[in-house]
Formats: sequence, C-alpha cells, structure tokens
Amino acid sequence: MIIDSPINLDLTINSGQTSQPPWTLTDDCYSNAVMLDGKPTVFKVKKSGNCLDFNLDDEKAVSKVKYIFDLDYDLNKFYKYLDNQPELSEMSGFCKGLRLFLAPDPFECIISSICSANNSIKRWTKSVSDMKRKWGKQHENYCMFPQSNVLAKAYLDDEEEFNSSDIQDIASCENNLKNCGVGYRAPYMRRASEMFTDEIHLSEIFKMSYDEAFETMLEVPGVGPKVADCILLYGFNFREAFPSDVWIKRIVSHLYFDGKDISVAKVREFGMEEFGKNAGYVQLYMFHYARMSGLMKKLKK
DNA sequence: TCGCAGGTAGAAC
DNA sequence: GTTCTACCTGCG
Repeated sequence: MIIDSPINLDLTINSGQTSQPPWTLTDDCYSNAVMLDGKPTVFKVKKSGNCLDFNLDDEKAVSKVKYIFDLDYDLNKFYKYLDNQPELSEMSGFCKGLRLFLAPDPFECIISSICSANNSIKRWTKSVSDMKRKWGKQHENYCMFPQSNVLAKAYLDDEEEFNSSDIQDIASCENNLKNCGVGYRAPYMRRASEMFTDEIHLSEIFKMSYDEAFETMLEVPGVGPKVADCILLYGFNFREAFPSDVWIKRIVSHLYFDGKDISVAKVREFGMEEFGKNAGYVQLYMFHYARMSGLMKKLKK
C-alpha cells in the first residue's frame, strides 16, 4: 500500500522521541512488530518518492501505521505557521519531513520515558531494547515490549535475582532491571508497572483532558513534568504538551527571552500558552533545529 | 582516573 | 512556594 504523505523516515525514526527505540533498518526498509488486534504483526515501511510504501493493505494496519508516523498531520500547514513567526521561521528548512513518532504501545512509552530521564538517547534505547529481549514475547526476529504485569514481577538487581532463584553464581544473574543499565530508575519502573497493572488503565488516560492526564502521570514514580509531557505527547497523542528540558529551556530563552535564565517550569507554561495545539510539534522542531543549525553548540558555552 | 551530563525525589530553605 | 543535592551510568 502506497500512502501519499511526505515524511523523512530516517529523521523521524532516529530523532530520539521517547515513544520507542528506532525500528530495525534493513537496506532502505524500516521494520518492527506491532500489536494488531492482540496479535504481533510485522510492519515494514520504506520511502517511495514522496510517499510511504507500507507492506500491508488491510484497513486496521493502515490506520495504525498512519497513527504511528502521524501521517494525517498536515506538515505544510505547520510550516506556514512556523514561517509566519520570526523566531521560528528558520526551523522548517532544517527538519523537512520530521513527524511525531507515536507509540504503538503506550506502556512501552511510559517505561521508555522514565528511562530517558537524566539519561542519554543512546543509553535509554539500549536499556529498552534489553528489556524487550529479556521479558518480551518474540515474534519472528522481533521482540515485543513486555506487558506491565510481566515487568511488575521483574527482579530489581543481581542480588534480588540471586536470592529468589536457584542460580549458583551471582555473577551469572542477568534477568533483572539493573542489568539493563537503568541504574536507580529500576524501582521506579517496577512500581510504575505495578500501577499500570492494577491501578491505572491506559484507556482511561486517552479519555482524560490534558491537565487531568498530566496530574495523573505525576503520581507515577520517576515521572516529573518533563517525563509526563513526553508520555502524554508520544504515548497518548496529547499534542498540546510541550516537554521542557534543559535544552528546550536554553533554546526558548535564546529565541524569546534574550538569553535570560528562566526556570524549566516557566518555559513549559510559556510553550503551552504560546503554541497551543502546535506545542508538541514546535518542541520537536526546536530541538532538531538547534541540533542541526549549530545553535546547540553555541548555547552550550 | 575522574569529571561531566541529565530529570526526579526528597529534604531544606 | 522555590532551591538544593544525591542518584547511576557511559562517555570523553
């Protein structure tokens, strides 16, 4: 099935959005297993001129792939919006075809986002991939992300695993969260998994208002304002979220406040107020614009 | 070898 | 209410 929608797949998939690790690249084709009607299904996408070539035809699969890559979003309209504002007008040129990379599995996004806090893109993607290998069901060459009830039962570290199993040598313990390189986030992740197993239903979050969903997410251990906004944007498609970290703070401060130091909390409020429903996209574009234009290096000094 | 980077939790102001 | 510090890991 050819989907007529411009997208830069390489940029979108590798842009470090905390929905999930990048898909598998084979030749010029990106693939992953996605749950469809409760069954793992292999999705394959590749660029075909100005369109996207997708391996499946059935309506539900097409609708899902459109959701994941946000293909129904009108990028040209967004570029007009950017171009009309002096602070943002350079951005579209640096990020042509960049789209939201939304989570097929919101729970994976929650854990990925907790993992990403105070961490690098490279490290959290490796941790999430490790978790999939250790606890996820395998489908062909792919591993699904484990369900919350499975992760809720995972051991925290070597010691806990050693004491609770019949492994003879503590050095050979590897089925535990810390073994995935998540560090002190391990207990947050396990507690969060418990909460999403028997306290909070993912489907409820989708029905909430942004404010209600934000407050709900803050109840989850390891989730502060930045992580909550990443979860809401990439996991639940709340496009008014404006995830604000130190980089967004530096960029916003440079573009709008003459370089003056402002708190991350204020940056978040500013972004939501200023950009409304475009906030999520503006945040995504700001980050990559700063990266690619050299602004980031300048702001680091 | 060690200093550094990066959000959150919990404590202190 | 805002500000400070410890947390874990991989990188330079």
